[in-house]
Amino acid sequence: MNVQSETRKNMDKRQQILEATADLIAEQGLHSCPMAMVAKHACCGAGTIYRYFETKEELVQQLFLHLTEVMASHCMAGYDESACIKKRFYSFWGNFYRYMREHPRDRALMEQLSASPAISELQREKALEPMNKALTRLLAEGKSQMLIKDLPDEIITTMTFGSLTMMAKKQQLSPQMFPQAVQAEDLLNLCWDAIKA
Amino acid sequence: MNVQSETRKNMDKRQQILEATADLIAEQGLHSCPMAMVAKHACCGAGTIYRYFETKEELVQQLFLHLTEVMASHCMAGYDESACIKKRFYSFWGNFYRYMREHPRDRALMEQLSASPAISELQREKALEPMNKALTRLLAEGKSQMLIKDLPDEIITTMTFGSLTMMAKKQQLSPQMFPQAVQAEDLLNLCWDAIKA
DNA sequence: AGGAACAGAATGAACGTTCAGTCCGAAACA
DNA sequence: TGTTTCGGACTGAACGTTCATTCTGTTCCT
Repeated sequence: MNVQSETRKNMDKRQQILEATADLIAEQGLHSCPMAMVAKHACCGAGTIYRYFETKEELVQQLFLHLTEVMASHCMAGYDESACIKKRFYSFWGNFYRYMREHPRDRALMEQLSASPAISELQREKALEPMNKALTRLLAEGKSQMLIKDLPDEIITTMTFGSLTMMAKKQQLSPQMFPQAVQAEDLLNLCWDAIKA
Repeated sequence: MNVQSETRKNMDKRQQILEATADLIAEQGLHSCPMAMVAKHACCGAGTIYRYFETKEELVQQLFLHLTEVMASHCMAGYDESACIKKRFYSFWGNFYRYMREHPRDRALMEQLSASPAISELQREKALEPMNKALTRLLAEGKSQMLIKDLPDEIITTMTFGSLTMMAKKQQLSPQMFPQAVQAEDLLNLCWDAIKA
């Protein structure tokens, strides 16, 4: 038994199972993640998983829930509602981008779960609600101060989210295309130029 | 037998199978697309599929190949190498965005296949090569004319691709968030502001 | 001892793939 | 022309595999 597994022995069993599932889905996708293999990686029997999760679908949904909470807390870390518009924009989306780049497993996992029918569109939107709240305020202020283009929030948010997500993804999947890690600052400058009035 | 099936009867059988597979994967994802159901939708027996494709994996790869060819030809439609930088940028990415928005099935399919391990990273890059060629020329010219920020091509392309892809996706999955279809022009203005020097 | 937690073999459903047989139009023959 | 033979495209039931889930006996703790 290796060091990683030793560590896991001491963790809460439910957490072990979630971790194992996350690793496997991130690496191979949802469909190549049989319960027997989850059990093996979590160092438990297959039956044990069903003491913590009713079905595989519920396990995956719980995983998604946990993941979005972690991501949201990263995005909001050090977020200062009283800072200026541009500072807040850079803080929020910089946190988002760095989280995605520094946690490739979570990024891949998020991608897999987002494309999976096990997670409903409703669950996805619910998960992002708190983040959207902060962004809505930010954009409303920015528009009223004539700092940000007068376009629907959805467009501004979706474009920013899409470009940063894709940058993190490409760097993970084709690292040879990016000799060194692309700094958040450079990307945020592009995003800011895109949306500034 | 309905009209659609009537039409399909006359199509090349191989094409029927590809179409049926495309519909099913786009709607439900790769894993909820059993060969028996492909056969049903293609109006043939399960065995017949194997006269045209060695395995399900090959079927999926052929589908991906065909899809990327169609997409590339849409992107390059009416592309005039002698037009000015901005016009070419708007032409190429406008074509891309409109194709994605007007062909939701193909968009969903592309998303599913891009997240699937049945398609290798190599195949994905090969497929996009011709498009990247045109973009590389465009960006080199743009940078030398000081019209475009002096950043690596990969960054500019990935950011643009990511934001437009996400816009098309969000409009398809959450149409209620966008009361009317978002015009390509508006989005391209954002993209251009992002990358212009 | 008694009960809760656990492991892993057993179960049955779903899937990709195969193959023995059917069908149909064209060629060969009368 | 009418009849027979042939070849290969097609079918779908059957097979073996893989998986989620359940079952049963064991271990661990109090």
